Amino acid sequence: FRKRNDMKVIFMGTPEFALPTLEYLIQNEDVKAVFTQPDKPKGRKAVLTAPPVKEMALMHSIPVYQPNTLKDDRAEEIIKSYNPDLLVVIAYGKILPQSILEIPPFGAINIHASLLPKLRGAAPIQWSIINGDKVTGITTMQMDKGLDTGDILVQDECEIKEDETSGELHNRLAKLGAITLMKTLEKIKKGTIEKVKQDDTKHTIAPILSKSCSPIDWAEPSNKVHDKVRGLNPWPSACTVLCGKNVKLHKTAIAGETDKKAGSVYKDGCRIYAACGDGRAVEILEIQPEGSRRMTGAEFICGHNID
RNA sequence: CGCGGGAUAGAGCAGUCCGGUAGCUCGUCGGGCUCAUAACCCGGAGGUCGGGGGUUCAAAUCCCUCUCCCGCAA
Repeated sequence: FRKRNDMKVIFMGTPEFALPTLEYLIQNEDVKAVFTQPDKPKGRKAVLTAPPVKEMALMHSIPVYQPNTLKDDRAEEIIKSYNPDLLVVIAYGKILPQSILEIPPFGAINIHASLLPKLRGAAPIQWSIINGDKVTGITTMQMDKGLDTGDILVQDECEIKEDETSGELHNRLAKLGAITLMKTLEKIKKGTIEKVKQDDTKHTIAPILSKSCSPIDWAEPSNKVHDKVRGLNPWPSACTVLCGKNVKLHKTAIAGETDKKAGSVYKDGCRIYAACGDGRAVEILEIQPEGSRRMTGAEFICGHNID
């Protein structure tokens, strides 16, 4: 009972972020095959785990391919064998060679979680928050061989909430991604799509995050500290040293002015604060000491001598 | 066999090295004080010290083992 204007799509994606989009495509287009990263060891036990996209594809009996590289003839042959109209790529984690981009008549469309040309790269959601942006969004683009440099097809804006974490924004943008793709496909089918070149002079980058991004610099102003804490939540988490232990800071709030030295930690009643570089403090709402569970600031105070 | 930290009252922790009455802060309950406070004072309840085995006159503590939690690394 396929609709007449279904497109034959090959989907490429890996993490949870790609799921709403994949789900949309499965329900509305003809997803012939899915490419995703190979299974990888996860967790302390290093259990081999399938990427979320693979799980969803298998549930719908869609063929799954997990090549280590796309830069050989095999991947190209597989893709050609499905004779696709379009490639849809979202958070796949591999570079697509030009030869593959050229296979489908409609080329490859990428869904990127920023308002390009801002925040090209692997971690646009986190960096939008770390940078203190008020607005971000989803961009669909016609992929070219550069990294997030293709022509812009459709953009949807998304407001970043005051205390929103990367995890929360991630979930909202994942859903928006499906909607923006939907708009894009409608326009392509109607032939009304417009391709807009990116203004390269305005581009910024959002490099992949790692644990080395975690330590907090208390000389920074309180709003930058707060943005960093929520931007690095849930991963890799902001961290600092407190009571001789490494601690992760999961949640903070910008508090009032203080005359304490930047970096000093003090309590007031059952609340705990850390002074920042601009003479203001952040309240520590959620903290996790090394080797221990996540807890509220009030809980942390109970067993630790602050002051 | 990747490395490491941890499990003690409702919560967060100390005590373990060196075996000998179960502690601290917070909460809770009762009372007091105050115009007032996430304040202060007095008093009480609440724990088979993660499970099992062993050593010992005696184990939270030493030995063996199991389960679960967390950090790092991938």
